[in-house]
Amino acid sequence: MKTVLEKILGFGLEATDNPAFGDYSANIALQHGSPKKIAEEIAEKLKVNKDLTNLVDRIEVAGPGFINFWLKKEALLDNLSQIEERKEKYGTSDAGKGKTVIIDYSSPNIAKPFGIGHLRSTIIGAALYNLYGALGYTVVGDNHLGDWGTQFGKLLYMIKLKNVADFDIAKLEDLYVEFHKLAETDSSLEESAREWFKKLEEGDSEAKDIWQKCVDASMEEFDRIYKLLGVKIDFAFGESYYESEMKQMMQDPGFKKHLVKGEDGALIIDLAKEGIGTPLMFLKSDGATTYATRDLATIKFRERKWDPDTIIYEVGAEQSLHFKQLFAAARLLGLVKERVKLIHTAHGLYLAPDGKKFSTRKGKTIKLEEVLDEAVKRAKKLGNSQENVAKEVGIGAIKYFDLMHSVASNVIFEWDKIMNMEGNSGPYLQYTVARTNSVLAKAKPESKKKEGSLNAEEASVLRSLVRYPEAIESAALLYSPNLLCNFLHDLAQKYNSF
RNA sequence: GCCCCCGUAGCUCAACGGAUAGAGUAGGAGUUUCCGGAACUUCUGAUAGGUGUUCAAUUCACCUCGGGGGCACCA
Repeated sequence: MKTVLEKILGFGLEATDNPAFGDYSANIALQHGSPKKIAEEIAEKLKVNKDLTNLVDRIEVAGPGFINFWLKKEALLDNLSQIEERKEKYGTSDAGKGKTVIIDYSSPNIAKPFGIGHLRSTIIGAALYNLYGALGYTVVGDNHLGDWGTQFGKLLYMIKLKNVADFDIAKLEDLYVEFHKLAETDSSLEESAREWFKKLEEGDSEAKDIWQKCVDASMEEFDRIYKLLGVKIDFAFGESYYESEMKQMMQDPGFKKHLVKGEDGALIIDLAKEGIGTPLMFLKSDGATTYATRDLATIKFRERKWDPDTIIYEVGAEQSLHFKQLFAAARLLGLVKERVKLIHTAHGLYLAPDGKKFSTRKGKTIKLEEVLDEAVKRAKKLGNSQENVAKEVGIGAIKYFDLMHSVASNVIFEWDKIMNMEGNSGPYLQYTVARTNSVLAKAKPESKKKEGSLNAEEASVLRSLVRYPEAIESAALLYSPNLLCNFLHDLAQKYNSF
């Protein structure tokens, strides 16, 4: 509706948040001297525009010079008919037709349990995936698994040290934690871990075998979690996938010339000219790759395979510097076309109730599966005796809690907050949907309202519905699913009031 | 020390540079025989401090204070 009006008007509108100011409002007159007068002139001209008066029944100048528009009752009812026709397609569009967006999300680390820390990336990433899909973009979801790196050196070292033959993910976590405990008193361990990772990169068959077992054990757990969360990700090219890509890169002379020898013989990419003081570590002094090497190779691969317009990294804010370096290096090396937008969403973290970061190294991670189980248990306690209903409600509460926060802000993890089933929550929305469906099931078709006037509550719901497509669009384009949550909560309130 | 993010009601969170800063929760007062009371109505209550830019600042810039994250061989 907004875009239709804007097209007729030839200038931009904004949705009002106060019904006293109509449905849409224009502020163009405010940018000029004597705005009130100009607004009046514009309004007078608009009042005789037939295209406009078909949709709008009131145009008023208010305040310092806003031009406010009230939609016609017919336009609201018309929109309602459209919703009935298009059903779940309502709100979708082809605005992004022909454009490709890659979303890099979830990306848990192999050999570490799926922690609370991966919830935001998984949930927000999946939401962005759906949002961009709704706008007609070609969307590629890629789970950039942390399945490569020195962490495996650490595990390999421990597995060999303790001669462990069988392991599941819990055992791997124990070994990881134990490694760091030992490393506190013996600094040579870090060195040993790096050696083991080097071996892995060089294709040592024993190292590779153990690595594969770690991957298999972890994937089993991850799949279980994704199933619980109702999240599917198109691809899972983990970091290990980019081995050959990295080797190719290293042989490219155009690429090589940007590499500089750093301290102790490491190869770095100097980004000082790009305004970033910390250089990007490309190869460690022992010649092993780093996270950054693999991410650069990943960009190259994605560019070639999908030719994207945007790559969204749904990764936490603690990696802001890394992505700043990565994006700058990718531009410097010409790995992507000029037009490609590289976005790091930099979501806030789940913090412990004391306001501090959860630390994986000290083994303080909260396992996501425990959180989900607890959520289902609490939902059951509230009277959802059926297992599947309890899952919908409990896990829905967690997902909604995550999505409703603005992406940038930190989230304090407190059971009482996360599992609040009342007010602005997932269950509240679910309840409203159930109630609506129940009403619809009982409503007789012939009682459908065609003529007559709308009361305030009816108009309020209809006005809100008009804005649904706008809510989807802004949530996607601003990488902020919470805007859609805001909208849905507002709509649910209006509906319940009605 | 340097860089980034955050600071809004008692608490948890919203608000493309726009008008009277919205919700939830907690607390007070209510909801007629009907539709799903996990609901609804109503009252109380907030932009950390300062200086700028602007017709207009919670929003932008700079400074101070407070919290979080990060700063080349972890990812």
